[in-house]
Amino acid sequence: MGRRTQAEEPAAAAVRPLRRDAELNRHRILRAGREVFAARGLQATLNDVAHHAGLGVGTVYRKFPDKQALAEAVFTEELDEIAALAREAQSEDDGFAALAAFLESALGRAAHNRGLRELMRHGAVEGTGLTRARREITSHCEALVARARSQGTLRDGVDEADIAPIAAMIDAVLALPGEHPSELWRRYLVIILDGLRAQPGQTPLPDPDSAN
Amino acid sequence: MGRRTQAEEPAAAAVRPLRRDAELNRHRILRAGREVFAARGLQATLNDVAHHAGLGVGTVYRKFPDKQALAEAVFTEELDEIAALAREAQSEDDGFAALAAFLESALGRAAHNRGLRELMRHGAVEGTGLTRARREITSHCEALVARARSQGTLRDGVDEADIAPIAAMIDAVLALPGEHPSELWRRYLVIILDGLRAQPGQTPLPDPDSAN
DNA sequence: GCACAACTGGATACAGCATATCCGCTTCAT
DNA sequence: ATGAAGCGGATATGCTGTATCCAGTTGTGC
Repeated sequence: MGRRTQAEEPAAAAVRPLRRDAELNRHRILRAGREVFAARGLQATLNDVAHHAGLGVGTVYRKFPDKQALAEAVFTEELDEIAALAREAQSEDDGFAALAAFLESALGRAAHNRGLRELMRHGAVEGTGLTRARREITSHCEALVARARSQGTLRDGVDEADIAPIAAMIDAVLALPGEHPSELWRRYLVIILDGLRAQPGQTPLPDPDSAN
Repeated sequence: MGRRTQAEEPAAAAVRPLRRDAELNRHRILRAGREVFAARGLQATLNDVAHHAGLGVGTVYRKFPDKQALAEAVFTEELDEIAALAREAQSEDDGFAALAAFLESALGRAAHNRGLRELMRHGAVEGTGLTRARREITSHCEALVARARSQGTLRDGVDEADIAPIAAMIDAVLALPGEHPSELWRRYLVIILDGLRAQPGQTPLPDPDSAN
């Protein structure tokens, strides 16, 4: 495969600017994708998206070859927004509070976004943009955990790797039957955070990979 | 011909005793159902079960009209076993310890049983036997929570209705990608239990149905 | 205002999958 | 021995999501 700079295209496709209406439709699709994936989850059909956008299926398939492609575009945006929440949370002085604030805000997003939760769960949709955003979030998490630990407010043995399972647990509450959006998850986040706080005379945490 | 295992049916279809081989196959199917549902979850096919039992599909469909029926039979047994675990846990003197012991043992079961977890999650398969067993478990939970509360070791505001979400949360850890069976869930159960224990100066728990 | 390329819509072909049936053959019980 | 009970598993059926195709429409440059 020959490496080709950009502008000139002998065989490859030139990046011709979209016609104005086509560009508009692209936005419509993206927005519809956000809404539909948020409401119905990743298993929503591109047909669903098209209908929601008020467009034909063909139009959607023209812009995004398959669901994967659309999902990648949509969720890259959303993950970036969550990374921004993490950045904001850093401004909190108390390390534990910062971590708590991040979890609250990020999970607050997830609460209204079923697709995002499914993405968190299965890590499906391995797009380039996604892994980048994901990595960014991970590094913020590391920083938050490290700071809380250095301030001694985090329970001994708690680790950056605990964040994902915690998110998964809250996700499970969100996924519980019952009409949405419910705020029940906050209750359990409080419980978990209290279990995460350093306390005198705490039981040591079981090793992540103990073979009991 | 005097052999009559159970009461004779007057009006309805007489429950003719199964031929010996048929009875044996019935057991095989039940056992295969347990194993297959545990390993592959509720979405396993009756064809899967049949194959696992070393029988033809037709045989399975003869004994159980559909997946629902088999699942009901299988999981009624399993839920009864969990009810038994709850009963055992009651023997623990300390109320909080009893509750903790129940959660540990019951979730230990779930850890190796994907079908059971899916059942817990969606409450699907509404069979008569199931709702009975479920009710039994619920009432044990109520007793366990009540006792812990009366001994003052349970955090203020914690309630029998919290058990299901807690189970759901641990379930989420169990469902996390990674090779199974993992014992990671124990780590988070410890965290949650510590958040559930009464502690001086604890934040009050958010109301289950606060509309924040 | 024309002509043509770009774009659109949505009916529909396609593929994969779980469910459940059917019926010729085998095995049990008497 | 014989007929009823039971068995096997290929296969019909129906459903769902994916993606294509092309006749018709619309935007754009001349």
